[in-house]
Amino acid sequence: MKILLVEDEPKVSAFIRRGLEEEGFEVEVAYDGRFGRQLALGHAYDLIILDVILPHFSGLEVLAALRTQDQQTPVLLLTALGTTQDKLLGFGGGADDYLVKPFDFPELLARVRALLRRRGQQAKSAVLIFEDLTLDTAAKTVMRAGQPIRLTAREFGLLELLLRHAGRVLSRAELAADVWEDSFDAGSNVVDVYVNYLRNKVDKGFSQKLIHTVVGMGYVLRSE
Amino acid sequence: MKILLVEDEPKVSAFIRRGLEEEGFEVEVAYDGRFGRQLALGHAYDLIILDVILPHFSGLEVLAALRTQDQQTPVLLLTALGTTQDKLLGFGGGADDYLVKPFDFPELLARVRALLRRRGQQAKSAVLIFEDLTLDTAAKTVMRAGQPIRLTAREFGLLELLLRHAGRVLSRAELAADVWEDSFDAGSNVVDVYVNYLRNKVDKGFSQKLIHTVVGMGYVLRSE
DNA sequence: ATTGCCCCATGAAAATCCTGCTGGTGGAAG
DNA sequence: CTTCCACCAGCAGGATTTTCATGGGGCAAT
Repeated sequence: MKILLVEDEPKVSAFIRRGLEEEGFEVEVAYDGRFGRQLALGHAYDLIILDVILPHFSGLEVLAALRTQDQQTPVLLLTALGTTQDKLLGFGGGADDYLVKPFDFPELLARVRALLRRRGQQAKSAVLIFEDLTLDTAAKTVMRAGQPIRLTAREFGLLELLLRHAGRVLSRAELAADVWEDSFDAGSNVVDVYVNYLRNKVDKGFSQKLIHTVVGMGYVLRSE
Repeated sequence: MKILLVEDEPKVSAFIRRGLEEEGFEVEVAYDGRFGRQLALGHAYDLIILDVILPHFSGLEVLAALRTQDQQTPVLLLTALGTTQDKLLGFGGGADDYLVKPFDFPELLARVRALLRRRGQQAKSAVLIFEDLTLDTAAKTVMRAGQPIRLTAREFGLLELLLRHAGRVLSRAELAADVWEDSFDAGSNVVDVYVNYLRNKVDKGFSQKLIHTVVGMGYVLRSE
């Protein structure tokens, strides 16, 4: 993990740098806005820590430069105590987090970790969409025609599988194998029961049914 | 300032585009929901103007896709005269403003400006807001309906995470990973216990509960 | 020494899950 | 055209799993 630190006070920057390096991060330091901006734009950092008050360019200007280049690197701003809210308000660019000086190092570390983690998480959020039905696998939310639908864990698992294979007929055995993992009794009608639960929540009240039975074969998610 | 306009009627979109460009905004136009969604998710716009009625996906679905990805870009919805309020109200994720067609251009411009201004403010302050609950990440203060709430460090961390992902179901593992960092025992019920503490401090005494459990999945911060 | 926070463990409570059953439907066979 | 039969929808209540809520011990800061 590579972190860029832009901070002009040697004491502060040394303090932060040492702390972060002890935690296993790779840290580069810039001592003014101009150099900071150059590094920020020229390299791919995982996180940038910016002091607001700097020689040449302020941290806010560095941030602006970054964002106008469509760089989404997370930015943690260090604002001196007493920096007027106004100054920050006037600014469009958007940092990801703020920390007011003076601060404890553990506090900084926690935020750095949070930002790095958050960035990692966002990438894996996957939204499955079929017609007017949407399912977010990460957020565990389901919507039909913009209306939120509340599902239990089993129902969610079943719908997710149907969505992943929309248009394809899935046999009870296939559904059971995936949603019920191993604990599945072949003589059971659980699948039927849960398909019904789903129909009540997903299809009921809509003229356009999405869940269909294919007699003797299984179930499909399709329009028609 | 970059604005995305999703509107299928060529006359209307040309009209809005020209007007906004004369005011110095940079405007991109998508003519259907699918392309609109693609652009919205792929680029960092300062504002998105969405027509509700569109080919492929409705504006509401584009909005839903955006919000489930945790994108907080302000959204202005254009609704045709006669669209029932219900349809809009049922919407959890929330547009930031609505405008009923037909509308005057100065009206649109005023709202666009207001949204951009508001966002500037929100982004700067390290204050997370959901309904009548506010949390200041810098000052470490929490308020519900104007009343201050005292939280311990753990409780605060947990609530902050829930707020940052409001509307999204977070599993115990996700919560633990962020709040308890590494020292987390999978067989423990710490998360449950702390959610309980939070409920006592945040939800107790309010008819509108904000912390909800989704059995088998985790916890969410949401209204309803 | 006291206070407040953190976390474990437990039984109670709630929600979900699943079984077993009834009735219905549609297609095939007669 | 009628009868039969395999298959499916739908329900209800008990079994099972999951979550809530609470007491208390350990620990660190004051």
